[in-house]
Amino acid sequence: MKLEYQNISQQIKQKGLKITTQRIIVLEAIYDLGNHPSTDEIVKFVQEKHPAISQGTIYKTLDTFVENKIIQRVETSGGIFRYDGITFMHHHLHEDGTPRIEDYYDENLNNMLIDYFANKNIPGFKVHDIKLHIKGEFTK
Amino acid sequence: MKLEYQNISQQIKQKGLKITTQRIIVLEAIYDLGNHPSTDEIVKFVQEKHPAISQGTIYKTLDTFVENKIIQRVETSGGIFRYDGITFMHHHLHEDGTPRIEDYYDENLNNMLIDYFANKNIPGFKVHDIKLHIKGEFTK
DNA sequence: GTATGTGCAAACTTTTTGCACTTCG
DNA sequence: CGAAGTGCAAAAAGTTTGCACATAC
Repeated sequence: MKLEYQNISQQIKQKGLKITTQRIIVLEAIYDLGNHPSTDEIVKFVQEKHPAISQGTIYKTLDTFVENKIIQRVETSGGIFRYDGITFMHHHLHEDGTPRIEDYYDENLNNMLIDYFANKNIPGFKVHDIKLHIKGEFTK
Repeated sequence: MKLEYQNISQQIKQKGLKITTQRIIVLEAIYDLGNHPSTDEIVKFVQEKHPAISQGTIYKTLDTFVENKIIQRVETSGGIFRYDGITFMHHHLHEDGTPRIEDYYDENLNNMLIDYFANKNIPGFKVHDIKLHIKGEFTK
């Protein structure tokens, strides 16, 4: 699945944030890196081409993007931050004992879950989003 | 839902690990603390009653327990380790923007998911376990 | 012009490590 | 007794912060 992200500045502008070179480059990096990059991977990728962009700025930029829901933090058991530029409903395959995470898209599954929770009320909780963490091992 | 954990030593022994006072106390702490404690919470809880047990030992003990599947690390977006003593199939309610995580037990949901993935093959991936991360907000 | 964002470097938090000593089985 | 586990303290890894300067709008 290919991500459409024509207008990076648009995404930033829509949230009422100022459009800066640093923000464009960081957001682009996340889309380019794809596979749920860690902060460290993003910093290295950005600084390879733009060594003047400081690590502090990248950290702050990532926080800002998460707060404004331009990207999401990936939920891992690893104790470090990883990011995901895809904000529509999808799931994650997590390999046991390794940091590998792949996206899993499944419309039927989504519909099944949406149906199920449309009828099922969880007392004391209002559902915003559902993500499956499917754990196992990659065979290739 | 109440957890049955009569025999803590048994759990440790069954994995071929040596039974030490420290291990018993750490595992007991996780069960007592319940709600997906962080490493820090475990360290504080343990050291309140047993100040001689060092933080390094607690970290190593937690690693050992995770490796031996006596406990699991909780997948969070928080960048710190949190633990779960419940190893049978269950799901988590994650509150947006807070560290609150509650367990969610649902037999029908489990069966639905097991059925679905029994028939659905994910190419290149062998499923071991499935956990829903249900994100939203607590209304109480 | 002013609110917002950036760069730098130091501080802080959390986790890992190495090694001598101790304990379980 | 020997392999496995513990305590201590230092180091490493990852993240946050404060403040002077720069920039978007």
